[in-house]
Amino acid sequence: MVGADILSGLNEAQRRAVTSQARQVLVLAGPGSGKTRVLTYRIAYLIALQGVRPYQILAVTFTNKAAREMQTRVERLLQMERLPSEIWLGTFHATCARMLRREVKYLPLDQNFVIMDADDQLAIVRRAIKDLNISDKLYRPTTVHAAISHAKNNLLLPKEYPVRSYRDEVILRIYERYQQVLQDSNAVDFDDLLLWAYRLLLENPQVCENYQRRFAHILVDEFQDTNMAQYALLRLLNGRENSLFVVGDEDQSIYRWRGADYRNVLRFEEDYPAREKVLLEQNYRSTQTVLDAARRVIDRNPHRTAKHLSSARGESGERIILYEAVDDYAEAAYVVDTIERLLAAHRAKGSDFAVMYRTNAQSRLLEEAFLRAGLGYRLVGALRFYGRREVKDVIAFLRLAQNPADEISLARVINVPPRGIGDKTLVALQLAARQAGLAAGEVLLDLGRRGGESPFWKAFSGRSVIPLADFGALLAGWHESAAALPLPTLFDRILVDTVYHEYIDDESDEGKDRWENVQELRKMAYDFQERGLSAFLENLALVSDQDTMDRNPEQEVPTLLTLHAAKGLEFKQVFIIGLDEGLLPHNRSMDDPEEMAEERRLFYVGITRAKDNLYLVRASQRSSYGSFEPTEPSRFLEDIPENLLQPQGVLRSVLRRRSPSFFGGTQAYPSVSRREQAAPQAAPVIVRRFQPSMRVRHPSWGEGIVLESKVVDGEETVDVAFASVGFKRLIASLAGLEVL
DNA sequence: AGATGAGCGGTTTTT
DNA sequence: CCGCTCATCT
Repeated sequence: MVGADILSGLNEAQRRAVTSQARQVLVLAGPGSGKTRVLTYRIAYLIALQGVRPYQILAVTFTNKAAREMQTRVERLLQMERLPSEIWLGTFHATCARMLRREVKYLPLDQNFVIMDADDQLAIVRRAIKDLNISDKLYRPTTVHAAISHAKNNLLLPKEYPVRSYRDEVILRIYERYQQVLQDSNAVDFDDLLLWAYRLLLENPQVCENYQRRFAHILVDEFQDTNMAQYALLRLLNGRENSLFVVGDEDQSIYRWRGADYRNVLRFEEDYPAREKVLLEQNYRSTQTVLDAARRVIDRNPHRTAKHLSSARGESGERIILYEAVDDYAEAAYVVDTIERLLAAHRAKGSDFAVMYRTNAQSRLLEEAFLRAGLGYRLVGALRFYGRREVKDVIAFLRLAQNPADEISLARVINVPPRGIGDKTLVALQLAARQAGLAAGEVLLDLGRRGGESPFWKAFSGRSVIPLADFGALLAGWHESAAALPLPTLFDRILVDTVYHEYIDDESDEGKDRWENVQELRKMAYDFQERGLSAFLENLALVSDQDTMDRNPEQEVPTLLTLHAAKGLEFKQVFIIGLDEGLLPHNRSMDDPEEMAEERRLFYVGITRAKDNLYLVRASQRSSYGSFEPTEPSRFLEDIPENLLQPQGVLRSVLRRRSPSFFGGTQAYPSVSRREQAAPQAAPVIVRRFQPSMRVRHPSWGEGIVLESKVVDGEETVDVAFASVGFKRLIASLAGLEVL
């Protein structure tokens, strides 16, 4: 039996949070302070010790991964095989979808409505822009979509959309058309899930009250990432009797550009003055050195509750290594060299390492360096399974089977594989449909079922109606069997009917790969055969690539990922590269203090991922758009005190701003860790490999001639004249020079 | 329908 | 500079 000892695994602050009886609880949890622990223990505590029924609990997260993790951890705590499904534990979006399906009678939607993902949303914007005869050069679909999404996140329906310029007026018209396309397609987009749920509760007080009464306890993860819609929804759900328990960290809010507003934390405090506030400052992840550096960086941000993270590990740990490479090639080489060296010395294993960067483009040079070294790696966020054409095609077929009104899916696959339905025919179909007040898919169904008997038959010129009727017949067959056939059977039938295998698999490696992706999707469909087509589609819409990626077996290799993707993860050895002005902080954030503050938080998130060692790396020149440009060290580096840093390599520009004693590196600071003394990073005796007039080859600059070689700061430094780029000064150990 | 070249944009991307 | 999208041609 699970007893009161459930609380013994918590520190004092955690226990105070978990057992709080306050109506509103705000837990500000520093990185590595047991945020998930508090949430899971709270749920377990409520169920096991407070007699709360799972039915009365709503717990929301931002990612499926977080939801899954919370679920399994609660199950383990309660020693349950499986948490009862009456508990609502899921992402904001999945929770809203669940609510909307239950209450669909209050909404202008059919029970089988579909959820449009980001790609679909863009396709709808394109379609709306086209329908309205607006220039997509002046009104870029991505920009317009961002405006619409932003409006929805702020709960603004078209009729409330603020128009302050002609441009706004045009965007409003696109927004209106966009919503019309969604409604005609019996669909909602991601943002609508929140927006509709909010309107549902706002406009139907009795529905709202039902949920308020039901959910005695509402728990929210990553509260700093909520947007206006989510916050408003939570406020509605928190009625007179029930409790709202939110956990977050303003300092880790890095999704402002997606509508997240960390000021919801401040708002929460204002809206609920009686809230209990708990700070979690005991850190179980990093060394004190890492935490001190992180704190110095983040303390410069305003509007936050300052936290004093202290390490529970009882050791200050090793210094943070600061390295300045001559250029971005050398930067990548340094990272790979260092990893190789630590692996060779058995001081770490592959999966201990993570290399983090601001932009995805930075992964390219890293990948090349890993490849050159013959070292495996795992790239996060690159492989977009659901972004693959073949996967999207098959999903579109399935969506049509479920909901033939889905205009976007229809437009996507009506001519896939090519069946002679061109643009003209499609426009004619859409026109005929609009005149009849039907969806294009419904006209197709009729053509398919009744053939020449259909009133639509004569609406098409010549033989163009034949492929339409043929496809309509297929669609009718799928639609009728969508509910009856087992999902895998339907899946296979669609593939057979469309001759899809032959279409995508041309026997090339790529073709085989594409077919494998379809097979992978089929496997997932198989897993869903109990729950059926609509559950499968819902899952596909609400599950991201990030989630599927974790299905792959963990390999013992370093991970390459953006700082955004790193949130929530931890690694023993962390490299953060590209610490240059313009990259981190990014150029685009320079003229807005709020954006700059977010860049700082991004760096903070990166730093606090490190358990044991942190390496901060920059390049003094960087190849951008072809030519090399000199760079300035990131302003964030200035905030890290020297006594936490261990300079390595040359560090020209970083050090120029610091005291002269810093040039001494190791010697200037006697309190270097044991490990550092035992294994000096630079070879003690420098043997020069190069001599003047030697012919050499650089991995990117090609052939050159050595002009001079000398030892500078314990590194062999070579001057080389390259045929391609002229004179360069290189660090021999990093440049990857090959003697010819 | 598929190939080819011009032209443009190049931050992050939980659902 | 490179890679992608889109328009235009065949």
